[in-house]
Amino acid sequence: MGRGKIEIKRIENSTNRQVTYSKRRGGIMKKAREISVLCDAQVSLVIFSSTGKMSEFCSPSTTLVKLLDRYHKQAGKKLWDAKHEYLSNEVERIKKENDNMQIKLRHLKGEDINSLPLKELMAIEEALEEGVSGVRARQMEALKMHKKNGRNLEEEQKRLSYILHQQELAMHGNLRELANGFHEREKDYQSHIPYTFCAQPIQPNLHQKK
Amino acid sequence: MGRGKIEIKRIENSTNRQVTYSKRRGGIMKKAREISVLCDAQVSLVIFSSTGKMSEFCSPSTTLVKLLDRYHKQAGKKLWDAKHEYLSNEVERIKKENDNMQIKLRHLKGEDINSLPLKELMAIEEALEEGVSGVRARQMEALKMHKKNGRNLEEEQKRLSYILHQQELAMHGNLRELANGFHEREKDYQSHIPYTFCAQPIQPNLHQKK
DNA sequence: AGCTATTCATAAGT
DNA sequence: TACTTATGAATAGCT
Repeated sequence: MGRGKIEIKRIENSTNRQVTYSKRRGGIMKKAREISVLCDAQVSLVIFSSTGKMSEFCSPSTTLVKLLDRYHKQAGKKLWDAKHEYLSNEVERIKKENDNMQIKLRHLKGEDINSLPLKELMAIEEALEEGVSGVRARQMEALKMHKKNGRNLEEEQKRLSYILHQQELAMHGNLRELANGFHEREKDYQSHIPYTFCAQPIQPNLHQKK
Repeated sequence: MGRGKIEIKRIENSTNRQVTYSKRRGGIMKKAREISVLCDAQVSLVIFSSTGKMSEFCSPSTTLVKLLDRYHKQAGKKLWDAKHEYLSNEVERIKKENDNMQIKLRHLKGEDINSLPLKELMAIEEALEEGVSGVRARQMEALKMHKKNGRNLEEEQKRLSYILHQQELAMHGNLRELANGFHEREKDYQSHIPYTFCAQPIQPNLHQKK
């Protein structure tokens, strides 16, 4: 149904897949609703898209829990227990993974290594050496960056204090002129002030925000 | 789609309802399979007919349990009892622990450290240093032990070759004595052989096994 | 269950 | 993303 027949296999183009998913999800949801109404059936439909978004339909006469309870009884498959077992196994599995990592961490910290064969000790040493060199390299980089920032800051401060100084000079100049009664050409004073008089925002594009 | 449009409401004629159910059930199951394949989606579809017969579809890539687990997380609805919740939380907790360790391990290996502040880098470096010194100390110990064992082995070999030598001498003595017809005090020969003649097992307590 | 006229769903195009 | 349309699919009513 559509401008051409399509093979039922994964749609590789992700845009097309997404579009088709949207359409068909709508379609199947409608079908689910229709069969539940027409035939007085209890329907549960849960879909996860490949992007992880969930959609569900459940007959209005029931709930997913009730329906699954019924499933539980009827299918003989013990969802609860299976779920339970699955989780238990999962806990077990992850705990083991955890322990292994714990051990590795200890080894890297030089703990619990008394019973290790020389070969493994050497492997650990090598890993540590690599780690040290990596971390040192990064430290140097960070230090360099820090120094550079420090220099920038210093320069900025120098610049600011220069501006301040100039402003003070200008201010005194103004005052003197004011005291001397030179009021009439007030406007032009600004234009005589060198460019650096005009305080620049430290972050020049701050005012552009919004 | 059919010989006429139908209103979406319960089909009162039970035969018709049954027939429509059969047809539509097939249709929706097919749709479920198709969307799961075409769009790489995970689908669970459970239907109970009005007569109580159950049908289900579940994407081949998953199981109802897994899918419901995901539903549980995503929908926030509690489908399970306290035990399950406890186990789920446990899994979650341990996974987090796992991740943290994973990160620590990476850091110790000098990976993923670009965004770390200098302070942490230094802490990691210190840990690595300690690890290296611990591992090296252990290596020295192992090496010493190994050398000592080597020395022991050397001594054992010397001892064994000495015994062999003595035995050969004794043998030759025996032969000579045999050739000379000294058979009558056979038993006493053993007692004349020095202690070291009696070959000792290299592992002295091997014979105690079982 | 099988058939077919019809309606529906939707793939591709816009 | 939403709308349009030609086309294949689903299916209601009949046998």
